[in-house]
Amino acid sequence: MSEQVLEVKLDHIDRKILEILQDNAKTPYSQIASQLGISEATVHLRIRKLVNAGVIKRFQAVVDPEKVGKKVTAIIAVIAVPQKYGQVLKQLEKMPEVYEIYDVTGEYSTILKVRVKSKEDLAKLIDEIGGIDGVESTKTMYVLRVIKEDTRIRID
Amino acid sequence: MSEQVLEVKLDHIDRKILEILQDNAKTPYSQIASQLGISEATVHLRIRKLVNAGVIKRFQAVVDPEKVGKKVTAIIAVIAVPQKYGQVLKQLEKMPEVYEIYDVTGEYSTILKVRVKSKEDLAKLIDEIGGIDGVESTKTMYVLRVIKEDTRIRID
DNA sequence: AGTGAAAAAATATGTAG
DNA sequence: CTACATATTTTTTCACT
Repeated sequence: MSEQVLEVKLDHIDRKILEILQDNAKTPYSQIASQLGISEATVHLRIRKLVNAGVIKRFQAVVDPEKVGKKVTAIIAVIAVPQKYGQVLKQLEKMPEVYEIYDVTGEYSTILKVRVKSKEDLAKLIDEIGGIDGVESTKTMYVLRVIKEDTRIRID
Repeated sequence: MSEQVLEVKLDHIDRKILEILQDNAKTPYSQIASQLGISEATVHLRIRKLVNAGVIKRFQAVVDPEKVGKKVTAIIAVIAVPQKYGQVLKQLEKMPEVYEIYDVTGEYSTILKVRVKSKEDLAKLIDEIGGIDGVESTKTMYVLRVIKEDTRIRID
């Protein structure tokens, strides 16, 4: 039932392909091929293998949150009652405004990243989270500036 | 010099296209067209407009960090000396292991998301960050489990 | 595995309504 | 914005090494 992380052997070619496709998923195979000194067919085969192995989870258009009205980002640290932690996570997972949920060590139970339209919506969301049965306290860190936010995994 | 967030007017069609392309950037225009009841040429024009307006920042292969050896994720809360905060951010921004940097309200100056190969590399990274001139303290929250991590922005 | 060439599909362009 | 036709490019397959 749980996600198995199979060890995937990646050679230099695979790694380079991953770098290129993370920067631009629409790079023509012909260009990748000539850049790496292999044939287009091999590029095609390698990419299919990477997708099938789950190394590439999907191809995605990366959207600017601000441009679509998500003006507010916040990090919320949550402390939950240990006995109800599982159900708290289940509730949080269902909330569309909650994009990331990490179970972490330290004084907090979990760290969330949330995105909403406005400060008013953030206030409502914080109330909602605080109201979940099993949530003991929340600490909100409002994001004033995004200094860096890169979803591309470094391959090395 | 600063990033201008131009207000972009998006209608129902644009929003639907964004949803589809965030799920699968390789969806054929023909499929998008028939699904939305518009022509392929229009799909093409709309997507080009969205890219030019910066709503779509890029097309990216989404890679599973674990599958490429990034087994460890951590959230690090940093407190910096106010007078040196700018230069601290500049140093952090240069570090390849630091994927996200948020300037936040509250007791911490900034919140980081970092990814490394191993616990040993995390320890080294924490030392490195703690050693930056202007960093007063760091608090590391080791990620035990990723409950949710979605980079797709909800369009509504 | 990898290749080159052919076939199929998708994207991009242009004209006109 | 759409429809349609066409050109161009890209992806995919296949027989062979």
